[in-house]
Amino acid sequence: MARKTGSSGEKTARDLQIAATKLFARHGYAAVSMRQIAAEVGVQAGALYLYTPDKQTLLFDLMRSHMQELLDAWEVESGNFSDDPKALLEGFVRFHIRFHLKRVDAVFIAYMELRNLSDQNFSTIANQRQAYENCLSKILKAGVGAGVFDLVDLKLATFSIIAMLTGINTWFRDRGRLDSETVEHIYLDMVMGVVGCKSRRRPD
Amino acid sequence: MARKTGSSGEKTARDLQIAATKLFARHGYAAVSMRQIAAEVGVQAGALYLYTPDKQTLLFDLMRSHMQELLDAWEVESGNFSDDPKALLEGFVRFHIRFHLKRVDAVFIAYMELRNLSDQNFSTIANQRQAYENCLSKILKAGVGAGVFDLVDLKLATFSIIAMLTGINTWFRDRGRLDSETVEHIYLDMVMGVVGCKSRRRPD
DNA sequence: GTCTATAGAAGGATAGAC
DNA sequence: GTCTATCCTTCTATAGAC
Repeated sequence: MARKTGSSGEKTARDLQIAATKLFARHGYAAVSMRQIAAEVGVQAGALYLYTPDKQTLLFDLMRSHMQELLDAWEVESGNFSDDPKALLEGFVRFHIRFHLKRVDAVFIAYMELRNLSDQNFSTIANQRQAYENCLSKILKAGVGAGVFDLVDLKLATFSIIAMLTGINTWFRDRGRLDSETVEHIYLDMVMGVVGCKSRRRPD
Repeated sequence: MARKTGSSGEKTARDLQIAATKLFARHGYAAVSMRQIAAEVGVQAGALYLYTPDKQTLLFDLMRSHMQELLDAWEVESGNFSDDPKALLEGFVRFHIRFHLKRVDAVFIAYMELRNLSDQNFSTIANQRQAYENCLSKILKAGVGAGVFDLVDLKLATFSIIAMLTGINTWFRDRGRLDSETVEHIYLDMVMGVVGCKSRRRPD
């Protein structure tokens, strides 16, 4: 039987992740103090150092685990689709929107706090980010090869699509004008336009 | 005749703008100290307060003047085009890319430091930003009205296009694989795809 | 596992000499 | 217009009691 002599360490560790994610996203890494985080967790500042060696590592761990979850989730999700590039791209777009809208704070941090990482930590995150971009590039490349996509530049199309999809996070609000499903549909249409695969006009 | 008793105030004022822009972009507003800025300018920290009442106002002035220059520049530039929505959109895309690539640091700040503005300052910048988005929305609306653009949602298309164009700033490097003119061409192609006006495929 | 207390450094901003 | 000096606050991180 597990030892539980009054300790609440695991819960505190979880609470720390949650509090730090929320506060870093809201105010920025540099603007948030360990005391603020501690107050949000409900402990004193000193107690945080049982769970992280320092503030920098706290940020890094948040970003790395977020990116890893993203990569793992797509790894699983992509298994649901056939090899058809169009189906894969649709799957990717819907997956990206849904995943990112579910983790607004972590996504925000992953995009905004890169410059606050130490050099070594930065390159780890940059590699994960590139791995994710490669997932999309692979799909686009296959589509161009199969003649169903029409693209001038593979790399720039990758950047464009990820930028426009991730941009959703800056304006989307639950209970807003559009629900998530509608947003997916509209963006899918625009992405298909980017890759030269828009079949709406002159449908014959 | 102007009084110039050994004063270098105007130059220092300019240097302060430049130094703050560079350092805020590089490390983030919250992470940069007034002492660092002063060192970059080449004066002592106290001297900065001759040019700004406080750090917050320094940030706000940078952002506001950047956004105002953007709006003014498009006001001028847009006069160069006829009423043809396609020509206007091409003009906007090329203008946006060129303007933003010329001011990487100021653009970065305008996108990253919104959360470090006081409430009142934030709403000023938010209004300027919306004014800029409206410039694009107007073009898209005219194009839809004229039947040359095919869009599911005007607002989301506006967000998408601005997000993908501004994303260029995160990867573009002078002397990189592509020059600015080529980038403009490639993005123009993708934007035309987004608005359902891509005439490359099945060109008949 | 958490607290209190604190060391030691750095921050924004001001006062007064020059 | 700028400098030096400094006030006062806040920060990260650690030490030791419980």
